[in-house]
Amino acid sequence: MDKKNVSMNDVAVAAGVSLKTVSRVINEPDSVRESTRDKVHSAMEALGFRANFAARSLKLGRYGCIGVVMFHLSGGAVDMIDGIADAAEERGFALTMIKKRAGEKMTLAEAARRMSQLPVDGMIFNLRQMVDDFDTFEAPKDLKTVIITPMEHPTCSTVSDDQEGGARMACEYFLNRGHKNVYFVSGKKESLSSQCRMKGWRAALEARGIEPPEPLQGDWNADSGYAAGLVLADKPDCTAVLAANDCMANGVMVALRDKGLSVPDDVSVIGFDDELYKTIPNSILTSVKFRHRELGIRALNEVVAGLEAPSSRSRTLVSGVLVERSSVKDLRA
Amino acid sequence: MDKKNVSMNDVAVAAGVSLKTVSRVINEPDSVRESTRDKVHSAMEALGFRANFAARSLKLGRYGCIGVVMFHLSGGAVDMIDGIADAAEERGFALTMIKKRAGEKMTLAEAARRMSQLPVDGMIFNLRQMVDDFDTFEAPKDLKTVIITPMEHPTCSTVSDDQEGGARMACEYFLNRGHKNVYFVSGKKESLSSQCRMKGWRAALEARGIEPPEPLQGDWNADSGYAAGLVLADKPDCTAVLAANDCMANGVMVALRDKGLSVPDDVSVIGFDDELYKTIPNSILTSVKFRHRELGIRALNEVVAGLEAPSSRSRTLVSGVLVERSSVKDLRA
DNA sequence: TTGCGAAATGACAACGTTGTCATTTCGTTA
DNA sequence: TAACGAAATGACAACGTTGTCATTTCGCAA
Repeated sequence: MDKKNVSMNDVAVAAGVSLKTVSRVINEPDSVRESTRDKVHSAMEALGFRANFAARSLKLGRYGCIGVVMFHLSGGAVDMIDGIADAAEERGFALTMIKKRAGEKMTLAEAARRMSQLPVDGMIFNLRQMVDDFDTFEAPKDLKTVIITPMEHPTCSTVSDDQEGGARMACEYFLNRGHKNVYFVSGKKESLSSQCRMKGWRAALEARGIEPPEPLQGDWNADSGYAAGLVLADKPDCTAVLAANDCMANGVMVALRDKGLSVPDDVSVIGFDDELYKTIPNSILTSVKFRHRELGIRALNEVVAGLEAPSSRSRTLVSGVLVERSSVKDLRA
Repeated sequence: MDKKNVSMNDVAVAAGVSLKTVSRVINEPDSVRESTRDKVHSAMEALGFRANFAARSLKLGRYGCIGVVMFHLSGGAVDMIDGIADAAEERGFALTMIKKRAGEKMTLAEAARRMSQLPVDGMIFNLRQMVDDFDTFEAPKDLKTVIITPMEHPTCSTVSDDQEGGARMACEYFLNRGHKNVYFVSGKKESLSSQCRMKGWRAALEARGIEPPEPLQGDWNADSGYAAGLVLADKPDCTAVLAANDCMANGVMVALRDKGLSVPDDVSVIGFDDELYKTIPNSILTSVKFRHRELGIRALNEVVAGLEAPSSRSRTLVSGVLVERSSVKDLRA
């Protein structure tokens, strides 16, 4: 029946003006007489006109979209996406998203190749695990690329939580309160977050001349923390435990109590992510919280700032915050 | 220095063939002689050619992108996005995403207006709370629109978890095991999930001629569940509690135990979302789990299926699953 | 009323692809 | 070798915008 798509030309004819005038009504309304503008608006309304994105971007040479590649989509990612999306809105960009498929092994080059076929002016890679071509990857020269990852990249801008710093902060918090050593419960081996948190823990201890004990391997879930806690309960020198997330920290605490020990009187515990209070009433767990939302905002801003100079390179670290509750005992007191 | 963008024409000249041949190499390689194809490929490589999305979609009249509007971006959304994204990949679509900004009040009409300026062939609205224009909204006639929401919509296709059914299932699970009544702890008032779960709970009780007791108001977090638990501990007729999520269910359980009651011996509890095991070691909580990932997949498939007939309308319910642990006592035994 | 500069409007090309249809080249058969 | 049909390739228009530059209209002063 109707023509499939209403074009500016159709509107122009209906309003009795030229094509260009319709264009002006949309892009620089002040340059059009009010009476003309009204005619055009009525015509647009009547015909149900919607500007054609493809034609517009073809002419303008840009899309107003930022690509986001999720190599890994997990719980913490929500706040980050939220930050990215909000910052994008604010700056007038939309997001174009693709995801690594389950099982598939995606390289940075592959991600860049796919993204560059899509409507994007720049892109953000959210990388939570190592990929094969990390060091050799070169971003397209005309497409600003920001990688969210704790590792430094030779050519691309990167943005990351300061996970290492957060872990150091937690350790120093223990040490400054008279603890002589800190045990560590890690997350999944392949997780970069877990690796960085472990690195920070090691560094903090070594900086004080303390030999780090063997870390206990966990898998992020409470049961693995519980298992670790059972082991730790038998170590007489264990007064402080840093767990790579809150769930495992809770597992540790429950195990310690099941073994007749008190938190924090016998053993102090710190976790990461500050989310235990959502699930445990009256939670006492002190925790290092990262500002994922802020991270997303920074990443997006970095892309937008680099649109004109895609080859620029920067490194942004977003610091963590220690949310203090009562799971750490001050031994000096 | 270089021309900003390398076009198919540049490639054609470099390869000594016509523009159209380059086009064919990309879109129907089999129709091009191998020797020619190689020349073209080399030229593309040498010049760093990347097809222009805008021009291509302008000509084709479609984008290969599905729009996703997140009215609310919360924890459970991750799995859903994951499902949407995976299904999109599989069918050769990318996602274009926008988000309601914090504080902003977005209507369906507003969301549709913004989406229709973007490169999308169809769209998905993820709606977790009521919006003002829900009943009056009409989707653009040429843009298939699917709304993820438990409410029926007069003109758009909808997809939803069967939250009401899940709640009914949990109640019947109690009742079939000899419980004479079920108390309910709700989530935030404005949440549609909470409303539906409450509705299912009511319906299940009324179907058996049981007068539903006054529901207890929670806010999704454990502390509100704890408060509810303290109240429930004093009700002698309370043997079964359905909490609108696992966190509150845990709060309830802790409160009951603090009051000297045992779960499940004195009081049985069921939650929603089956995520407590991540945070609590040896979790015993029976829980209704929704398949968010499946939900996302269905939503995307529904959009794609409707691309040719945007005005078609369907309603999809994805059933929940009761994950059985040991927090419910069989009173008949 | 006329003339003038500024404001408003219009004609046309261009962005980089793909579809249509015409033309050239190829491999086969007579 | 000529003739033929099929395969390969090419010329050109078109998609719906915006930029450039030309033209028309307007408001105001002389």
